[in-house]
Amino acid sequence: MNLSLPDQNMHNALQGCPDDDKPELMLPCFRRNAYDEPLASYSNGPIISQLLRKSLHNKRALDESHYYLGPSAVSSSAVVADSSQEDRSSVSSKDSAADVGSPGFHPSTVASPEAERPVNDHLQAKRARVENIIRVMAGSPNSRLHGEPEKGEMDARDSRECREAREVYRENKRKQRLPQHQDHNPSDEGIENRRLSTGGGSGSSLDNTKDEECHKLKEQLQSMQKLLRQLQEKFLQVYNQEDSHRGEREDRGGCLEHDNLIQSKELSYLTNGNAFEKKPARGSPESKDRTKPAEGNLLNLRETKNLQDTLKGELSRVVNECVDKVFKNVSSSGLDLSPLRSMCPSPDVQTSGGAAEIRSQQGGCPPQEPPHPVEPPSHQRSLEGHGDTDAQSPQDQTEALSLVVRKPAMAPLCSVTPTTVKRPYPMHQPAFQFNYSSPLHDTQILEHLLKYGPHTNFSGLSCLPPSLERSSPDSGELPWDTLSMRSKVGPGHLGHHPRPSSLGSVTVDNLCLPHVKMECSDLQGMAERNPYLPAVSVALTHILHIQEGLNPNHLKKAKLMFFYTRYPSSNVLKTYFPDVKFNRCITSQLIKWFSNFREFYYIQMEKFARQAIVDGVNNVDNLSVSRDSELFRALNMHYNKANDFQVPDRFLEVAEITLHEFYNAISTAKDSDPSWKKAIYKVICKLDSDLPEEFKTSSCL
DNA sequence: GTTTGGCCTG
DNA sequence: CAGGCCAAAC
Repeated sequence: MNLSLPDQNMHNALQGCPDDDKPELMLPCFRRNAYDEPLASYSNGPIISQLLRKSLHNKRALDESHYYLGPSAVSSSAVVADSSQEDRSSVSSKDSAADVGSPGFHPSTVASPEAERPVNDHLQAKRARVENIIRVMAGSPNSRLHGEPEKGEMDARDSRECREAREVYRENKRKQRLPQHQDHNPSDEGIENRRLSTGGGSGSSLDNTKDEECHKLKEQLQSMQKLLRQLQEKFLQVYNQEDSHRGEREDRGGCLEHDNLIQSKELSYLTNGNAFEKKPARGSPESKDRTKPAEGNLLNLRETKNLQDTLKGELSRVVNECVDKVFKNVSSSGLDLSPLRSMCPSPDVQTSGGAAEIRSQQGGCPPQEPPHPVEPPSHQRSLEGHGDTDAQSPQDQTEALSLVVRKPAMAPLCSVTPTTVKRPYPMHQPAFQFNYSSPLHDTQILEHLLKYGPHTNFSGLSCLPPSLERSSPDSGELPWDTLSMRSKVGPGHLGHHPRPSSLGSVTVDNLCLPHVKMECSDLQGMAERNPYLPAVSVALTHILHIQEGLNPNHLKKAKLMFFYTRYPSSNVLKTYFPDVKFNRCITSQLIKWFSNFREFYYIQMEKFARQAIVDGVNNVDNLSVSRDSELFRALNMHYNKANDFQVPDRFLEVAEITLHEFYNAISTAKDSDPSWKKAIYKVICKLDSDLPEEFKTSSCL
């Protein structure tokens, strides 16, 4: 059963994820339907688990609420998506857009196709959505936030509500006559059962801290609610003001519809409102009463945007703060984070909030995906929306691809560096500066993930030019999925690595880009320690622009590093290439690079030593290496072609020593020994010097 | 068994 | 620069 139907995006995040065949790489919630999620572990997990789980639960409930909205309250495209994709377990989301006008589209499942929808319906829909926002924001007496049930009670309640919601959902689905072919997936359930059995709590030893934590969390949540209420009031205020302006910009409503839907979801999720509150079905007296078709209720576009931005910013800030605090508490108290696995937010959260995040992160600084020199047929299939499950699955491509990833010409490495490495986030987002000089800690990353990660709204972090923001003026001219995709992949990235619009409506699924591999040492280690983290690391890969492949910039950097170290250990390499997602292959490649560097280096040394002997140099002291030396020029040309790097004097010394070693060996006929170089290597490998710190923080010196 | 370095080849 | 191969070191 696919209960995330209102969210076509996330569904396809699952279906279209290239890592589909690697479930362990995905957030657990990506793989399972919401209601099959194990709930038993709830009672035993730490407070943070309960808190976030509640969010998940409420969000999940919110998803349900969309069914109650009826077509009038959900954007038509979303409805189309609901009805169209439900029938296909692995069909591209592009179909959702195409279905609107396609012969195969079933009009009975929706009120009417977008193109034929009367203007009045349009206005009704918009009004209903705004109503929905307010309604959800208003919360409900049943909201969990209003009372913290006992833990034991919570289990039963969760299960009960879960079942009830499922029943209501099914009933409602029948009412809407929506096709329902995926409401139960035994295999998924099997996965769930297994997860259930392993997702048990670990907080028995933490009971003493729970009450305290619980109290703190309650306070934080209450303050959050308070802030949200204030926001709600603001919203209502503006809404009432703008109600008189309604109907003016109906022709621009397409984008707003989506935005409102997204916003509605975000707000609803954040407010933990009465997600299960039944919305009047389209055509019901209540909804008719509320919708005045003739006048419509579109908000002024600009002010809507302002309001939208304000709300999003405020909400993001509040939630971020709260989560940050919570996480700090959890981190400082040493609580086990593993139960996070059982509370990963609903996919919708990632779709709504994550959309902006990924767009923001990737917009101005496109990540570097390794190009696929040979586009396999499976990729074509993926373009059809079946997901990149074959050739792009991480472990399938470890060695087949070109190991040096060329970046798109429009994103020269050096110009990208400030945003990709030195400044993973735009200037106006200083909150998280990735400190490459120090080892990453799980909590550090998790905290960031929770703070700015895929579940929060990154709208404020965008490095996109304003014209590409979600609320860009031209957004209304584009289908939502197109806009979403374009923003998501960035202005230049789209051309470089075109993605079908079928996947464009997907947001977080792009976290499952083919180059994401779980062999990464650090992140994988984290993932092993924390079952929740595989997906986190996937997200992190993108957020931090960690790339799996090595690009020419890395090569350049490695060459410059060679001036300092001829025999770097793999650990050193990992330390000094923090933006590289290391796996065995990458490590080997880097080591191979240095091996090649050495090869060239020693070849030059031998060559010049022999030349010196031929030239009649009879004393090694007459052999020196200076910056004017031909030997140095040759080396510099090889390792520092652009000559934009000041080669350290130490390298000249080492080069001279090496030259002397070769000269001595050759002049003493040691070169007759097949392994005569080994002695020289032994000497040279001890002459490595420490790398400057700058190498840690920049991939483009 | 894996990692690493070196050599050879393309 | 990468791949293959081999050997030494861990």
